[in-house]
Amino acid sequence: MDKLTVAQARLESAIGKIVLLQGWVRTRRDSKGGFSFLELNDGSCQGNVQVIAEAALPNYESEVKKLHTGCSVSVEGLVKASPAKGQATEVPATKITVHGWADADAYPIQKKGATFEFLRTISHLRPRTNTFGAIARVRNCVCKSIHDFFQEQGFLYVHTPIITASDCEGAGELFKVTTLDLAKAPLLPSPPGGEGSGVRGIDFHQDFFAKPAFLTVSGQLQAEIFACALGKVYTFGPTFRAENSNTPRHLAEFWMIEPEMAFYDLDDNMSLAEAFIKRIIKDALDRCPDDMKFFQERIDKEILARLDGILKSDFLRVPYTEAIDILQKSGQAFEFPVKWGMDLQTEHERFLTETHFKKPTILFDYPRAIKPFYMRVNDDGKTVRAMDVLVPGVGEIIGGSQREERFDVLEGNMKEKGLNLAHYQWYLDLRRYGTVPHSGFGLGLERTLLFLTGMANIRDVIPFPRTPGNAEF
RNA sequence: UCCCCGAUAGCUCAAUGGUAGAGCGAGCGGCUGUUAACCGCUAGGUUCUAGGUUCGAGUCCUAGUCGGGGAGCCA
Repeated sequence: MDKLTVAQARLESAIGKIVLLQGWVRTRRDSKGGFSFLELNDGSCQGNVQVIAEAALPNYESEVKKLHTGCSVSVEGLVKASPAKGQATEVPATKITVHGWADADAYPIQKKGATFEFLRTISHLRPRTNTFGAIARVRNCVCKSIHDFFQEQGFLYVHTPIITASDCEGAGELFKVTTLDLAKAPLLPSPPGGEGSGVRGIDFHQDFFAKPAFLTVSGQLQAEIFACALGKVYTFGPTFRAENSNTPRHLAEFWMIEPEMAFYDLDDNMSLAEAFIKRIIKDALDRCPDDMKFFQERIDKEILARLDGILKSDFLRVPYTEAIDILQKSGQAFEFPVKWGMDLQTEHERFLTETHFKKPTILFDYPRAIKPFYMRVNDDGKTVRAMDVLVPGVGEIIGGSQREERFDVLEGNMKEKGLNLAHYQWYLDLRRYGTVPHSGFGLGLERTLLFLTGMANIRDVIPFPRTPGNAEF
């Protein structure tokens, strides 16, 4: 007897085998003939195996007829071709063992219509639904695809720290990491001048790391250290933002991929980003065809056409200045008027990629004033070698840049932005000793999944979403 | 954080200020291979919480909690 997954048992090649199947009952249908059909799922694929439970089974009346959604069972039987439509194989059971009941009155998941909002309140049970099973499998596929893509090209996977003492680049609010008892936090001595002359801050010298520490908002600066030693590297790990954002596109804890490459200029960076996105799409379509078909049929009727369109098109590369020109001449009534020097709003980005160009678009050479200190300054002195990759349906999916490799220019940028140079000497050392032109970008895993699956809310493409006011499960 | 909307049976939703309902799910019965099976019957409610207006509140008012959409921030 072979122990098969549901995915294996659904294949015609399984016909003739005596098998053991184990999983959860999705539905039971009683036939007019006095026997029952069980739909069995074990998470190995989107589809179920149809199990035939004859009345002759010793526990037919006592147990089988009481099975319903959520019960766990083992089934033994001979796989045969199914005479009816809907499945290639089916398994007439010779034995059915019930492992766990699921009280139908209390079990919250049923055959029909639950909203994603409701399922979010039962995150411990929602992986048992079609949609969340499909998301889990596609998410897994994307993660493998990311590693495959970089490993095949000789990138090194680098683990950058999750706890960091550098409030790098001011990329959003940080979560503080401390072992201090906040109710009894040690205070700094009163400043000179006596009582009331100043604020008595918390004395972080007495904290675990002897200084304020945070959860990382980006592994980029540390990735640069390794790129400037080993060539091509990437990070892939959790990232934290303490921003009070309540939107379908933001999480307090999410996963980010950040490649960083020595001797790559911005054009190389763009080419890599384009190939990377296409590879993820292609792998998802090739390796998860049933799940992708499910998203097409049940979640977003245009998802396959949109992904196919992205695979077939060359990404446009448009300078920021030209994009501003296009927006100003578009005749569109934007809520935020367009003028050179401003950061583009969501409405502008979506107009460009969805209405005007109708294809993935990479905008580059943004105004220096609205971008971080580490981006390479162009010869015009007004713009930097930044890039944003915009895709129809989602908007910005990648942000990246060529990094400033010239010591003097970088130091000047840091002073201009008011950074404390003492905290960044190690970063400046990368330019002080053997500096190289280099580039990189960041891609949010969950945003990628949104655009891949057509799901509308980022809280539904991560197993356990963390958002303001919610850290359940 | 700001603006708008919502909360009624296990789930999805109805209900002019006047007796709280339906579909699905569940239980029981029926039906000779079903595919979100089908047919009949039954059970199932602190209408989010706390106040208020009213003869009377699911419905109107105030505050709060939770959720959704949009904006900002960003990935």
